[in-house]
Amino acid sequence: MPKITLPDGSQRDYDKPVTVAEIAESIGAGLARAALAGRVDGELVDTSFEVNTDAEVAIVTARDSDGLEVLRHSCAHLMAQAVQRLFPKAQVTIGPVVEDGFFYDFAFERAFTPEDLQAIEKMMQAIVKEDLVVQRSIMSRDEAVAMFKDMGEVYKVEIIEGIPGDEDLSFYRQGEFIDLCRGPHVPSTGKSATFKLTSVAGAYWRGDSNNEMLQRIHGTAWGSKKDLKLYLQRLEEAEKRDHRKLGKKLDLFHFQEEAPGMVFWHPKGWTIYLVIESYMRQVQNASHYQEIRTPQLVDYSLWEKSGHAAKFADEMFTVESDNRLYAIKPMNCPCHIQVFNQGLKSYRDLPLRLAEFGSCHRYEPSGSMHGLMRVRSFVQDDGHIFCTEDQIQSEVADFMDLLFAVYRDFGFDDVILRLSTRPQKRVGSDALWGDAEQALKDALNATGLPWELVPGEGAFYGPKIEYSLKDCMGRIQQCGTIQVDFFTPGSLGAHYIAEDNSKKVPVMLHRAVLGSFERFIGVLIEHHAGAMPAWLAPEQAIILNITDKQAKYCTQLQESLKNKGFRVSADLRNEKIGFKIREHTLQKIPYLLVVGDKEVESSTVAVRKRGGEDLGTMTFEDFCNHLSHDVSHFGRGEISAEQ
RNA sequence: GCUCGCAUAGCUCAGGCGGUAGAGCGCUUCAUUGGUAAUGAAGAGGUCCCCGGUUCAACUCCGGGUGUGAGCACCA
Repeated sequence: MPKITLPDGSQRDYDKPVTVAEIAESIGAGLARAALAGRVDGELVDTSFEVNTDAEVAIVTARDSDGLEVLRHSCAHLMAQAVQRLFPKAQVTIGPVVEDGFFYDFAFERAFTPEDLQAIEKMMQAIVKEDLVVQRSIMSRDEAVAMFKDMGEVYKVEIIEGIPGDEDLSFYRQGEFIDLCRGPHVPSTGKSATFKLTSVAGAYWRGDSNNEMLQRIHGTAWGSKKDLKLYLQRLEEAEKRDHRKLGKKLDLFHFQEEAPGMVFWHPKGWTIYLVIESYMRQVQNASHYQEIRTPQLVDYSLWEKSGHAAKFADEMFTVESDNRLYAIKPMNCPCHIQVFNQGLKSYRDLPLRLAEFGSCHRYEPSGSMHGLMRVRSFVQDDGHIFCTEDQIQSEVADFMDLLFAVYRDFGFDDVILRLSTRPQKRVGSDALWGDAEQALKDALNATGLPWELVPGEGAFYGPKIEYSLKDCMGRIQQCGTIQVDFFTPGSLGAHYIAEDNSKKVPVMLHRAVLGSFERFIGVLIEHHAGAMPAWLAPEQAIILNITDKQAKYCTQLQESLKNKGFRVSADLRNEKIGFKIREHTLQKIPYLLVVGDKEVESSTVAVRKRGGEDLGTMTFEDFCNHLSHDVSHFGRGEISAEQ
């Protein structure tokens, strides 16, 4: 007779096997109603699951993340059922849970329209009202194949045929709809009430671009109306922060048809860029990098030698001149090796760290471009460290220290670490790969931070670590990287004389902290909602006069502040002060300096922060100190609540 | 690159079952010199993305292209 232990430690005895639903019922009617699934000895199960031995049981509701996941998965089934009721010819494929929601891929003769989505949503509501019982059943593989063949569901047949052996498969039925699924699912369709279909778009069958394209309908589902509303608000907020919109509104940059995927930086956007560049230059100098500059156009033969042409020929821009073919460089490393190759190098020269703010062009697929985040022309804070195998670990460790310090200065405390290891197609011995992977693992472990292993995703020449930032919306943006390369230096003839007088090929570490300036600035804009911290703001302060009478004082003040190295403008237009305040607040300028007769008389300024906070009047000196103090703190620990 | 949308004034967007277009903001001019998120009035401003086709007539319909958005695929 089962003795059930509940999460709070209390125990209940039952005189016969009980289902999860019955356990919930015995605790309370409210819980029984809310029960979506159960967790029995750690395993997620349906509420119909029968417990016949002593077990730890938790009732899963929409309040916990497990419950939400079950709810979303069931919502995907609900949507598939609705689609098949409305469009019997539509075939079902897969329908997993994703962050905040779910999707289901269908094969259908025509595209679903937004009107179709509305109809589907309505049908889903109807099925919720019907409150169909969701029943689990087991079928053999052959039975299942026969059933789906009979239904004309060729994709399901393909899925099942791909499942090895003769293991039994579980199915979930609700009314006339049945789907292959591991489960668990909600006990009845009446449990999934709060959802919204959000979009329809193409998606390749099995994620392979050689396959036919299916139609993916995305939806979001929540445990309560309130949560759904919060989610939709979050989407709105993300849209407001979209760097493409803010870039236009704040006059930072633009794109135009004649140069797809290439940025026209405006004065304000370029100011941000330059501030970041000079900051990085200073950081790199302090970390013993030597900055260099290499050509944009390099004979194609170099890219053939380096191995890039073989792999990326389609993604390289080329230029023909004087019967020679050049590639516009897609990366900087081959050029850096040319610099390394000048003069004979000794082991005493290693590690040699070369850095370049290298401008690169890549022909990115048209569909992948996205504002500043993915462009065809970009600049990397690129660097290559030439070293011995023994030096890999300490160089990687030093780099990580530098990277974390930089990220902190930019206000990013949440960094996600991923190690990508040997891919199937690779160069170099397994022993070499083993050592390199171990060196990276050791460096990761030394941080004490959690990291993720991504097997098989390394570059063909070596393993890599990628560093992603989590912005204030929780979105993950890959920026930094360090990659171990055993191959390229040798292929381009790099060597040094070792202690034993032998000729050896150096290991090269490719590394970048920000990645591309373009992308990084895009991330910053969205993270700060355009309200850049003072050290990055293109205009740090603006002086506003009340009437013409103070114009001269304002101009003098502006000059004095400029001479101190601040980025300050003045708005002396014949407008009311309220109008000016509004306009420059919307332009997200950190400090608004109001000057009227009172300020002129007392040689002061009235300081207002962009958030609306009044700092009162202060002297020129006091304001300089205040701004200097703000600037010197970079963006550390900043939470950009200001709009 | 693939699927489906979208492209109208500097910006944000209306609009017409085919008869060359409109708002708000911005811009210019005039009045106003006003103390912390929008002063008032007048005016200027458009090859309705590009190239073809249908038509008496195309910004509107059809075909192609380019750019762009969402998603997929890709990302040295």
